[in-house]
Amino acid sequence: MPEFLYNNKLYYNPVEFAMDRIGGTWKMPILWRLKNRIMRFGELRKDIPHITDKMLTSQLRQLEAEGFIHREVYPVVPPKVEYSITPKGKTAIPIIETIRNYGLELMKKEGIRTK
Amino acid sequence: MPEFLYNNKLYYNPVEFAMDRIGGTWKMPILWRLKNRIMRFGELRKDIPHITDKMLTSQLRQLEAEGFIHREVYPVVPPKVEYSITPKGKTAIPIIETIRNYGLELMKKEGIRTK
DNA sequence: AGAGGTACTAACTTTTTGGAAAGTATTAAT
DNA sequence: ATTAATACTTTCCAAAAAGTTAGTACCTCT
Repeated sequence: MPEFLYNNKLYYNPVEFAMDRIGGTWKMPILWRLKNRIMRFGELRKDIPHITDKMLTSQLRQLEAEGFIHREVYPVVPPKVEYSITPKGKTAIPIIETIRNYGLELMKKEGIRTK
Repeated sequence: MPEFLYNNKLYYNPVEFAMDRIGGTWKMPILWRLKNRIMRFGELRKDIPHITDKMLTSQLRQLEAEGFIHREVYPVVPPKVEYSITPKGKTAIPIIETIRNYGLELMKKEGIRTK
């Protein structure tokens, strides 16, 4: 196992590294929504059920810091901030799709229906 | 977003469901090692750096409970228990591979070398 | 009698993640 | 003067995931 350090955190394998970038409860839902359009903070919040302001802000910041999304601030009042996906962010989309389809497959096997 | 309940836990999307089955720090490393051979508890422990007895046991139990692996106990002393992957478990392998390759790609972009 | 091997199990602590609720800044509209 | 709008920030708290340490059962071998 190729274990390594990055930003003072120890990773045991590439899977862990990938999941640290795009895993967690909210990052994939966010990237998924930005995949082919620009969205404002408020739009994302309305579109992602149950997410809180704090979680949305912190996840957007992390995604930005790691180059998956771009944050454009307009100096107006009230504030306007637009989020868009970057080329790097786009590379995550097929991965998310793969995992999503796998999830659907597992759900089907368990007989889960979402109505 | 198709939100749903399963075993008293609320899921917001299929990605979350999938990651609950095969995510976390240890499940993919375990499945990865079982992908084409049967292994004993002690072998897995030796092969997966940093994992503790507790984590190995609990993750194996969860994987078994969800049908990804099979647990075969031999009534001998000292104890002998063999773990193998099931057909359902095998369906996870390509997903793990996809995520793993994506992790490697991201690592490359960041210039991470594991020597 | 004591040590060694295997696969756990239990109790406890720490770390990480996420959530709730309230507050901030600025300006325009009423 | 107060409210509304937008995009946050802050503090405090709870739950979940993971780690540490120690111990168990059983038999064999020395």
